[in-house]
Amino acid sequence: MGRRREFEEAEILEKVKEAFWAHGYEGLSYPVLMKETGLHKASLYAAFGDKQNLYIQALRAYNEMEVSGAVQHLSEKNDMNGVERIQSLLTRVIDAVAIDNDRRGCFLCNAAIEQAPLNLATQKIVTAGLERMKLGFLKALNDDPTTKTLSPNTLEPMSSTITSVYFGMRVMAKSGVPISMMKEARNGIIDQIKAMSEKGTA
Amino acid sequence: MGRRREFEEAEILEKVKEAFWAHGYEGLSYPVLMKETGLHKASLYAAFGDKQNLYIQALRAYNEMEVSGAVQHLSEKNDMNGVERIQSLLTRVIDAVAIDNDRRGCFLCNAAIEQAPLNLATQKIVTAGLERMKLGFLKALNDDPTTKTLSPNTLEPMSSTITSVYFGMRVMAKSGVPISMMKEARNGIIDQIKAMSEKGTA
DNA sequence: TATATTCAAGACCGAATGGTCAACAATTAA
DNA sequence: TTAATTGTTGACCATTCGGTCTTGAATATA
Repeated sequence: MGRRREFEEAEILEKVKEAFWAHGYEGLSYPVLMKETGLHKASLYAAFGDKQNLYIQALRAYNEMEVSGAVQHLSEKNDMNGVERIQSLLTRVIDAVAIDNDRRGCFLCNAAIEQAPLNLATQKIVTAGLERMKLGFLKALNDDPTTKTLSPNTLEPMSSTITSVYFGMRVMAKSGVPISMMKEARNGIIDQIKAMSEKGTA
Repeated sequence: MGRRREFEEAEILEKVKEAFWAHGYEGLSYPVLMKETGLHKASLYAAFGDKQNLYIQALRAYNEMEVSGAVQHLSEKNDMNGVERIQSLLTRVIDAVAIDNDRRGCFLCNAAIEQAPLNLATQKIVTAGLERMKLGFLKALNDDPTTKTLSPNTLEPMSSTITSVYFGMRVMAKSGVPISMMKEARNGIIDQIKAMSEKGTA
C-alpha cells in the first residue's frame, strides 16, 4: 500500500469553510486557498473535487456547525426562556460586528446572494438552512411561557418574520450600517413579540 | 468638430444597472455587458471609466430609481394608510418572485454582500440606501392613524426592524425559499405592528 | 467639399483564472 | 529490502479576465 494523507479531511474542510465564508466563491482564488489551508490545489482537488464541490462541502460544513449551533442555542433549556434566547442570538450577530469586527456575515446568507441562483445544490443547502433557522425560532417561541399559548397561526408567521429579521441583520452587518441600527432592529422585534403575547393573553 | 455619441448615457446606464443587478459584479463580464448594452467595452470605458466606476454608477442609478421609488411609495398619500403601504411594499417583493419569477433580489442587498466589504464607495451608497429605506418606513408609520401616536422610542426600533425584515425577505427571494415563507414573514411583521399599536393605545 | 475631430470596434495585451499532469517523495505490504 | 501504491508539488495548460490601442468610419464645422 502507499503513503497516507498528511492531513485530516475535516480539519482542512474547516479551513476551507472559513476561507469561502470570508471571501465568497468568486472572491476566493486557489493561491489564497492554498495559503490558508497549507495544501496544494492538486491535493485539494484529489480530496474534494473541483472548486464547486469544494464550496458546496464547505457550505455543508457551515450548515452542520454554525447553523446547528444557532438552532441548538435556540432550543436548549437553560436559565433563559425562549424569547430571551432569541434575543441573545440576535445579540450575538450584533456582537460579532461590534466586538470582533467580524463582517463576514452569515455564510448561508452570502451563499444565498452569490451562488444560490447559479447552483441548485447550493440553493438546496441554503433553503434547508433557512427552514432550520425558522424551526429553531419556532421552537424557542413554543418553549416560552409568554408565547407558547399563542396559536400556531400566530407563531408560524412570527417565526418566519424573526428569520427574516435575522438575515436582514446579517445584511446590515456586511453593509457597514451603524451598530445602532442593528440594535434597534433587535429591540424592535423583541418588543413586537412581547406585544403579540400580551395581546394574545388579553 | 467631430462626430457625436450614438447613445444616450442615462439609457445605457439603465441597461448597465440591470446587468449588474442580475449578475453581480464578478459575475458580469465585458462580453455579456457588451451584449446587453449593445456597446463596445472601449466605448463603455470612455463614457463611464473602468468596471468599478461603472458598477458604482449603476448602483447609484439603482439607488436613485428603485430605492427612491420604494420610499416614495411608502410616503405618498393615497387611499392606503401607512401600514397598508408597508404591507403593499412587502407584497411587491413577494410578487416579484411569485409572479415575475424575478430572483434578482435587491441590488442594494446584493451589493452589501458582494462588494460593500471590498469597496468604500459601494459601502457608502449601500448604507445610505438602507438608512433611506428605514426613514421611508418610519415616515409611513408616522403617517398611519394607528401608529402615529406611538412614541419615537417605539417607532424608531420598529422602522429598523421592518427594514431588517425587508432585506431578509430579499435574501429569501434569492435563496429560493418557498413563497409561503416570504408571505409568513410579511404577515407576521404586519400583525406585530398592529399588536404594538393596540398595546400602545391600551 | 475639405478637414478636423470624435467615435466605434477588432485586435491585442499581460495577468490571473481553474484545472491537469508528470516527476518525485514517502510509506506501506509483501 | 523490494516493489507497488499513493500523496505532494512545481510546472504547465488553455481560457478568460479587465483594459488598451490602432485603424477606419462617421460627422461636425469651415
